[in-house]
Amino acid sequence: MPEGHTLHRLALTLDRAFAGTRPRASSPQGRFVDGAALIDGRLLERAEAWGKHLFLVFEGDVILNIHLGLIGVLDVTGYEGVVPAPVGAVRLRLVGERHVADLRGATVVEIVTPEEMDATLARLGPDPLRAGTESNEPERALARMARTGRTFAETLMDQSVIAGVGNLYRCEVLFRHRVDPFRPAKEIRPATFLRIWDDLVDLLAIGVAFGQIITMEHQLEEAREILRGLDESASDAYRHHRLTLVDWQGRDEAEAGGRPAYERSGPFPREYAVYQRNGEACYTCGSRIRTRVVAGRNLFWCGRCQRRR
DNA sequence: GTTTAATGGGTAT
DNA sequence: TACCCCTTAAACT
Repeated sequence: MPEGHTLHRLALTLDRAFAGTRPRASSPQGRFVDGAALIDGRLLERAEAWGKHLFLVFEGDVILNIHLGLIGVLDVTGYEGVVPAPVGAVRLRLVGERHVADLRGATVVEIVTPEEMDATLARLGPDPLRAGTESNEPERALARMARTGRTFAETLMDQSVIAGVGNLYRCEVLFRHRVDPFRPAKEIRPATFLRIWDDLVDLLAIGVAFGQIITMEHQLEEAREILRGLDESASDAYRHHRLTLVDWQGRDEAEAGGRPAYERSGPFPREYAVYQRNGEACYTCGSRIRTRVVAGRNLFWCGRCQRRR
């Protein structure tokens, strides 16, 4: 399920599975029949992610735009021999020589023009997974934050301020930096925000590599250790477009014998500092984790560790 | 068997 | 702020 790391991992996975080929497209569920017909057998040039938006660019300026929304899933799996039958409400299926991609539950599945794609991108704030590239600098987010009366927790969910961060990364990164979620965004010190940005660049990249959100320090240390073992230059290799993909057993996907790169869950058990821990004791100070709906989603935070200073 | 919640986001009120 | 869309699985009765 989808925050920015999911879409970037999918873009890389789809690129490896289908770019340069002409996958067959269909809509087993029947709700994307016309769109599927437009891309069926068409050459896929590349797959790209920006924030939580995914684009499959086919030849002839035909672009498939996918947004998974809250519950959408895009499964990419490998097969040999017979193509497996679709299970459930598969709105779009792509079939290649050795891979099948099944899309379910997405809020946006549509064919767009390059101009429409550009218009979508123009509405997005900087994406930490594209840090260091054109107009993806944190200063742009800071400028937006300085002009709003909203709380920091609200702006972290606003894709036009910062692209790719969702509710889980929001809760956890606020805790990691001991920031009061209800502090007005304009009062956050730039140095504090830049530290948070750098942390998000690291956290999201690790999320891409493992296909899961990892925010607990002991798990992060293990994750970084695995990445170092896979690639001596991992410290910058897992940034930008040279991200290492690790399968569910912690193996480098490329070295795992062509096994499917994308798995629904990674090798680490789900464990978070505050997310969905309402009423439980904070691991740091012991006080009870609290929750409240902020920007339409359940925010979780420690009222003591994240008290305004 | 039915209800609810889930890592989103758009539109109406 | 409310309600809508998308789908599935876990948590209820």
